[in-house]
Amino acid sequence: MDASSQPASATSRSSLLDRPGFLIRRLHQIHCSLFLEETRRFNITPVQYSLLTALAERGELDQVGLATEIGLERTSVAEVIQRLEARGLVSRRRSESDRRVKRVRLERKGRALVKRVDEAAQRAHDRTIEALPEPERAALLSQLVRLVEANNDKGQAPFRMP
Amino acid sequence: MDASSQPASATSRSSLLDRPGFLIRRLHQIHCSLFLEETRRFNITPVQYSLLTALAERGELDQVGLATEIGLERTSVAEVIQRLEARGLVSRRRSESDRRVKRVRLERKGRALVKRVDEAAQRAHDRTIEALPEPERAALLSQLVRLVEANNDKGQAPFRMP
DNA sequence: CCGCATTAAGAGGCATACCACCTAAATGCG
DNA sequence: CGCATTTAGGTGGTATGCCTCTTAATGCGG
Repeated sequence: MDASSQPASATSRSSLLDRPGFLIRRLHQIHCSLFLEETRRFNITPVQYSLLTALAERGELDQVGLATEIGLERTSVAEVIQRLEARGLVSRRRSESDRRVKRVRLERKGRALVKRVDEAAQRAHDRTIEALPEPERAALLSQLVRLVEANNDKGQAPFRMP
Repeated sequence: MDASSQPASATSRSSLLDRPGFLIRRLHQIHCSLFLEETRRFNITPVQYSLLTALAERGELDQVGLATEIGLERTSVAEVIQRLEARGLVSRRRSESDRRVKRVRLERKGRALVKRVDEAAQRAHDRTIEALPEPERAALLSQLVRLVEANNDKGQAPFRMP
């Protein structure tokens, strides 16, 4: 109770740096910036890369499956796919067995792009946490995994844990 | 060096859960979801709340000052302010001393809203990290602060540390 | 076999968030 | 003092990211 000299009614924390949500938003921002810096020449975003690598690993998927895979809302995935399709990186076609679903497929051009981007993307991920000494990096990642898993049903697009 | 059994060329990580950027994006998503859930009745977003609390603590600020304060791009701040102004929560007026700047001021209605939102926002922040046992929460926060501080110049809008 | 709940996708809308480019105003330096 | 540079703000464009409503197809129960 005496941790803060504020009266009990003044619940607002004194500094934004004490708010987990604020720190997470800033770190997300920073990572995106590093990612775009590293991969600028490929003209790709973090989400687009996540989506392409998901397809590279899992093969053809429908849009709902993709959304589940990368933890993104269904309609957001659809928009990203449109852009990737326009660039010829992926293609969509109606499923034969269920004419509601569209199966998304990684095209050769997309597969080649993923290969070329991999190293730069890795650098971006590494740089995001490189300010921490080695032992703490693993601790941080496991804490993040724990928080994500615990609230997996919260975000609108529950992410299916492997 | 033997921390990973992957060959050096296979830079793509097997799971999205090994990528810091992916985990951060998901956690950001989760926090936003929790925040909106807790504050739904006030019709406010995390960024809007950050902006209002910054004004509540620091008094009148111009748009660039606000951007610096909450670590957001200048034009993004301008858009948020427009919406807050339309709701009568803040007001803008030209500075007398420097006719380029517009000073943003928290209106009574905005100040009242912040007070009413505080508790719910606090709950959202707490819930974001509540899956971690107590000692690890502080560790996580200090690691996040460290990463944000180390890359403060990276995000497009450098955040001035207090 | 028919109606109805479920499910995949799309369309439209709102709110971040960034960038590049533009204008106006202030500032600073020769 | 005059002009170049800097700085604040605005505009338009792109990309997430979510929601709601709609449409179409499936499938299940009566």
